[in-house]
Amino acid sequence: MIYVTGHNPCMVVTGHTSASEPRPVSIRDVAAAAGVSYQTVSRVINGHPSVKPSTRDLVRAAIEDLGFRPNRAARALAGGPVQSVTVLTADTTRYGYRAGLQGIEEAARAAGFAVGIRVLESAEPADIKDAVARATEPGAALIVIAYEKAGVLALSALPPTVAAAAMVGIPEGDEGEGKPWVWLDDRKAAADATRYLLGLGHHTVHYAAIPSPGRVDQRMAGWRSALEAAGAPVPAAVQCGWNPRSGYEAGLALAADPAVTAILGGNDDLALGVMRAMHEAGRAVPGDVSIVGFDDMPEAEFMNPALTTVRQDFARLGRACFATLLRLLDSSAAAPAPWPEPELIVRESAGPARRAGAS
Amino acid sequence: MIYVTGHNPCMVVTGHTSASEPRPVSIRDVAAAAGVSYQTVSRVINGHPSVKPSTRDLVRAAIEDLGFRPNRAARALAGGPVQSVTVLTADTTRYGYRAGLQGIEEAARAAGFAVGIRVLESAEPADIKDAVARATEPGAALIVIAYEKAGVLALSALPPTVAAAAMVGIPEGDEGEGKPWVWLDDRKAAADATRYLLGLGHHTVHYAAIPSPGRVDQRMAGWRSALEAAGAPVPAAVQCGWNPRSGYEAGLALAADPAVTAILGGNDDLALGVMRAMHEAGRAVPGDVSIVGFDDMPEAEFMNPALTTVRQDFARLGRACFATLLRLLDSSAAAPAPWPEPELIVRESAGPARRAGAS
DNA sequence: CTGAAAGCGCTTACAG
DNA sequence: CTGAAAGCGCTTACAG
Repeated sequence: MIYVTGHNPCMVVTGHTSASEPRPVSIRDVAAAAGVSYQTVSRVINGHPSVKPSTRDLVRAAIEDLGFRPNRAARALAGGPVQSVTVLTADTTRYGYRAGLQGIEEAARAAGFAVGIRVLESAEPADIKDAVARATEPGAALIVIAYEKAGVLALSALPPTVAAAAMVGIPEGDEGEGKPWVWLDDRKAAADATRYLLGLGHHTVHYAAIPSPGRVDQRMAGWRSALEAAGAPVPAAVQCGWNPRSGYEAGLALAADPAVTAILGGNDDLALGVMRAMHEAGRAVPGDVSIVGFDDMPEAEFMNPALTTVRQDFARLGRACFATLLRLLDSSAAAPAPWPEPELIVRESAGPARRAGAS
Repeated sequence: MIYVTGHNPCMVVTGHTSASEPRPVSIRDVAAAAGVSYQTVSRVINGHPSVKPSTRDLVRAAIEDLGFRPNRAARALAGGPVQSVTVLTADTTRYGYRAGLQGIEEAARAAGFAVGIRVLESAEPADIKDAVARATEPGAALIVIAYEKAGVLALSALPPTVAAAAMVGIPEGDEGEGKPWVWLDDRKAAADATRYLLGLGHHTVHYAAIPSPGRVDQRMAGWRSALEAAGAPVPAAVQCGWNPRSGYEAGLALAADPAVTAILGGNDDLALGVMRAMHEAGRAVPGDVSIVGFDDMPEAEFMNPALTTVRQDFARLGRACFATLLRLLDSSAAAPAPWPEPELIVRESAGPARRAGAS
């Protein structure tokens, strides 16, 4: 049963078909209207070179006239260009993921691609295998967001025949060399943030970590290397989840230690939770403890105190990722723009260390 | 050119096909393996009743064995069940939208549906028409998120032949009667929040409004009706956008008026911006002015002060929306669970009105 | 209950 | 440069 929407002020009408026609206009209708064979119509649709300009124009006019749109299913089945990406991701709502998805969608839409989504429900091999199988439609391309275990596994489980690009963490060594992967320099970002905090006079910096089973957390790596380079002690990182609550819990633990004066959050939500915990524990931010976040989500600037953080432009990265995919499918496509660089955004949540006698 | 991913620890191997086979297994392969005609395979795939149980089992075993998955394109072309929804929406990142999308995706995945996304780039008739045309694939169903002008226009521009459900604002009168639409009771939610503030002793409540061109803002309607019912003055609503910055700007204006002691934000981001503005203007929250948000995004609980807000469960609504769609396609499908009710979550950002001589 | 036929709307060689 | 042919993998009547 098909539902018919009620009153229809903006009803789409092509204006030329005889209103009662139930099926959409096909390549044959266009051919008839233009007075050519339907194969010729196919040629002009696909930009085949050997078509006389005059007949090409004729066909285009008919296409325009009839409001013809090629049937994607038929096209896919016949092995034509499909122009569709499906993004394989473990999440669609967390900041980095949703912003990346937004960028991918924008770029895909601009290129005339349809976009599909498939979320990875777990990192179990069977689930990964199933998700990959379902996402892999014959002519369609894939983008995988490989920011945690499930995504990483999905990326490596891809059949070798599918065109696929990926948003990944910084590859180790030259692993990313020549691969259609894009990434943000999380290591530099974390190091910048850590150095900034150290420069404020803090003895060391603590780190509230985002999850990273099965891969190395480059944010953690950057934090550690900056600490080591400065000869500062390297405290144990506090493992958290992705959301403010886990930051809050980590913050409660950190607040109990009077030696803690500076904390780097693995993302802005974690930083928010940590700030909240400090507040409840009666530790002033940034008076007693300085906090820096990661990503610069739209809320960061309006938190109280306003969150100092390091901006990572996931939307732009998503666009670059799609451009990379397009390049794979069509080597004449424009090269992806340079990937975004991290940028430290100084606001209120971090300040000079107290000149203390202790520690 | 197709890119081949490097080392492949988790390579998906069905284990039965002769490794070098380039094309996926088809209905014919299954038929050959099971010793039946391919039409019979089609019948068991589609759960056709007239198949001898023993041959059904034979075919199923072969399907399992070969790791067969029907080609969606072929299926669509032949007019079979497509099992795909594409969601038409003006946004994928704002809280209500992304949470709704998440719910839709979860339910769709559970039902074996593929999900597509198409974002509406503007409310221009030409763009709406184009987006609807591109989103309307022959056998595929649609869900439109009609929370602002573009979505509302898209919903009314749908061709009558497509199966479509929608997440909408509260319909006027009986317009929503019998339609495959789901909605949250924004009016009640806003009235509850307003009444709560009034109950705290505030003389009246101001409202920072989300955009609503071309439709009535039910949050505003609920706010106004609660004010009127209580005999409180109804101040002009302050028009905002969707993000914290616009709430901040509205907040700056509101902060300049000493008579303002209570504000309802059209969403949590707006409330966050308003709180920030109050803070900068030296007006304590909730000491000088009380603020209540809308939606209860995950960050709300950890803001400073923690945001009192009215929770709207968009993810659950998204699931209900998909269930509604499924019902449309298959009347034997389970009825959608009851829609979520708004729930006032009292935290710290609203408090008793100051016992003042003025006003 | 199960085969053989026809066709979904397209594309890609193959002839002219 | 442009037709006519064959086929993509499936489904739905039509015969048996």
